[in-house]
Amino acid sequence: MDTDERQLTPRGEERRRQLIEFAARRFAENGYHPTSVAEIVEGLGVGKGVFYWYFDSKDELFRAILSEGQRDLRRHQRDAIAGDLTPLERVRNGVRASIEWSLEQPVLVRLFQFAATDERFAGLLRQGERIAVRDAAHQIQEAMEAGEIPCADATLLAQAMLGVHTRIVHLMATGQIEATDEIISTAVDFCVNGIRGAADRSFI
Amino acid sequence: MDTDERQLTPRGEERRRQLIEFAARRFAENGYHPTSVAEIVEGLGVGKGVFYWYFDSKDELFRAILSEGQRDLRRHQRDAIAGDLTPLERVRNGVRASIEWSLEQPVLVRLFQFAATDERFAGLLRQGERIAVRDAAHQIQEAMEAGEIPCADATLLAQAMLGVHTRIVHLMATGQIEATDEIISTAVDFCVNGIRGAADRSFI
DNA sequence: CATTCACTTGACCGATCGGTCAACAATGGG
DNA sequence: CCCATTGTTGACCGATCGGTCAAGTGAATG
Repeated sequence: MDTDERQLTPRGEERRRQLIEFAARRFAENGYHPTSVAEIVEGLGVGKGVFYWYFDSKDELFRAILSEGQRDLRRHQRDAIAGDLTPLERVRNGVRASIEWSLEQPVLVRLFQFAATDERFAGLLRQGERIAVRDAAHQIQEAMEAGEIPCADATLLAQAMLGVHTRIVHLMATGQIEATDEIISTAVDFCVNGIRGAADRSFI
Repeated sequence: MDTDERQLTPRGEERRRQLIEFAARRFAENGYHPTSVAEIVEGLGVGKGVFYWYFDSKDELFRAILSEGQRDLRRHQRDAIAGDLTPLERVRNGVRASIEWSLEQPVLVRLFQFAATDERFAGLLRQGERIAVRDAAHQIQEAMEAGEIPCADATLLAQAMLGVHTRIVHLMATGQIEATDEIISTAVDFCVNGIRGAADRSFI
């Protein structure tokens, strides 16, 4: 029987959460491959069978962690650009919210970064990225149509912003730069200026 | 005896190169941890002892790959900003050269990305990054002093540019966007506009 | 030809890996 | 109280891991 079709009681749901949270932390600290299933179940003080009651494999557990993390990030991004804002304000808020969420979720950020380097998980990661990028590109496109910024390849600019976001968050999470509001603002400004000053390369 | 103090004959040098190149390719394709030493030596058709004649451990081999890769990238960056150029031209050329080198070295790019996620190698990777960032920041600083761009945190802007570079290269290497000259130009423009339009947040 | 040292072989080692399973405990509805 | 279902145990499995080493081979030097 597939573990993801199993009917879980509240007790079961809690155990599943424990496994996901403990494993995510160990994966982030030690790496995915070097962290064994034995280590995870010992850390929770349970038998090995518990693990395979809730997950078909170690890979599937990691995919579950990824999916839930992406869903949470996505929710925060959505909330950040809600309300009555100009397109450019939406872009600014979206970038800032993503950075702030990432600073609160260093474990997931680290796992996202690893997932990008492993073929087993890269596809799943890309799915989530594509949605976020498409949305950001949509806001940029609207800013262009509103005349706030010159026309250019909106998707590419969104990807560039994601690059800035990823780098800044990585530096803050590893303690290489401080996570002050001023530095976040400078990073956000870099992004906004990057798209605002973009030369017209579109064919519109 | 430490393997890195060993005196190698030309034959030995060649074998070392074979090991580094084959292993780098396998690490990039399959991942570092999932690729075994046995797989590497079998791929080269040699006995296992050969591996441990040239390297103390699998980890040390990976570190050697990283070091040599970073040295090569560094050389290209240096060449790109040589000559009689304005600071802003230097920045532009440096970013472009880094992107182009990365497109020619997809294997190393992939390994750099993985190294950033593993504590065993993150330190070594950071060393090389710091040098590159320091140099880029130096060019940006000069552009500020020459009045080409407003004053701001030069190091942070250099890091933001590195973020754009990393993301764009990753997308091109994974086939998510085309590696056309026009797209590279848009990315470089994003970087230049990002630092050019930056608000004055310095204390100077 | 003899010596030397760089290089190579591959069987072997203990440890650990992801995953299985038969037996057993807890829970809750009837 | 019974019983079905959910949840748990931990010994066990074959495979594979990184790493070792005594025994060799190759080629250059004298």
